[in-house]
Amino acid sequence: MSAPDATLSSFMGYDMKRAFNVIQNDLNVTLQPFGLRMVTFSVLVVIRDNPGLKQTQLAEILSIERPNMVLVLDDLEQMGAVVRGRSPDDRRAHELTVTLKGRRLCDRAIDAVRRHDARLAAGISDAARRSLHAALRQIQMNAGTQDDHNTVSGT
Amino acid sequence: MSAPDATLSSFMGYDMKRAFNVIQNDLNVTLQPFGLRMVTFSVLVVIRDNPGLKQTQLAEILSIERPNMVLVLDDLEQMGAVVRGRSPDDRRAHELTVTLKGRRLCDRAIDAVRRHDARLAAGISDAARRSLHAALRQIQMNAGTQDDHNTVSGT
DNA sequence: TATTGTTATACTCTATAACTATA
DNA sequence: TATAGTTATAGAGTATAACAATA
Repeated sequence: MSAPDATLSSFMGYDMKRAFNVIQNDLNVTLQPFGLRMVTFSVLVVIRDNPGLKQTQLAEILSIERPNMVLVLDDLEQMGAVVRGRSPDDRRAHELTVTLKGRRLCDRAIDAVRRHDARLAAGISDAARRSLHAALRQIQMNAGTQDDHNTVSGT
Repeated sequence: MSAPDATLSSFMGYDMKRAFNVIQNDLNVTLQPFGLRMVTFSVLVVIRDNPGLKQTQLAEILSIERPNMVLVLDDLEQMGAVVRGRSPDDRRAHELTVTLKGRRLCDRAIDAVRRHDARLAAGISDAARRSLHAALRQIQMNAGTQDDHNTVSGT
């Protein structure tokens, strides 16, 4: 007697989607008290770690489209966590930095996410956790290996 | 010198999201020639493996809301892969089955997805693959362990 | 009264084209 | 002309309320 989704369970994408949905829902609950979502959290952390970053660079790092990044930054700027400063070299560009408030928020949110990660990874050995991390990285590296007609273009 | 997203990379959710995006985009390209998306593929497979299933049961199995399942089934029925039959016991319910055409489509799509999986899992040992599978399952089981104030409410 | 499938709807995420101001 | 940030918009995916037919 097998589960009704036994065939699907043999595919990486299926279990990955289900696991990610779990993580995402759970993480959003964790971040809600901070007024953050997964995206705003990620953006906040990257700006804190790379002060002076331009919006285009930030979008590139996180694989977010520029127009969508604008809204995320509006959000973070409105809550006083991030500042869009003018660049001295290029008056088109913004140099992004976190405020003191933003830094504190970032620190507290990171602590919460660490605890969240530990809870969801309960029962997984350290070795298995490293293996998971390595596997997820490898999958990202294997992307774009598709034969041909994939490179979009051929609508 | 560390990557600009080094801090984020230490969180499961981040690498999981990036890996899943890769799989999803790639998989949709793989399924496009069959006229299938990830959802329609999953639904097709589960119906084939569980003939006579009702829509509500199917929705439950795949964690899809009933109203959304209706549209997925419209799609599969329109392409002649699935039939909504009348149930003899309950005239409200539909008994779902795949047509011959649907079965052939399912077989070919599964082969394609198997090859797709193998390509994305290239460079990951069998042991690591089993470990990945187990870890993803464990994460799903650990969900809903959140303390309290999470149940929304406390705006 | 409860349940099955359905409709309508809304909200989030994501993706693209086109504008503006600078370069 | 090209680029940075922006605006508007369109398309998925997902979630909820309410209805008709049936139980």
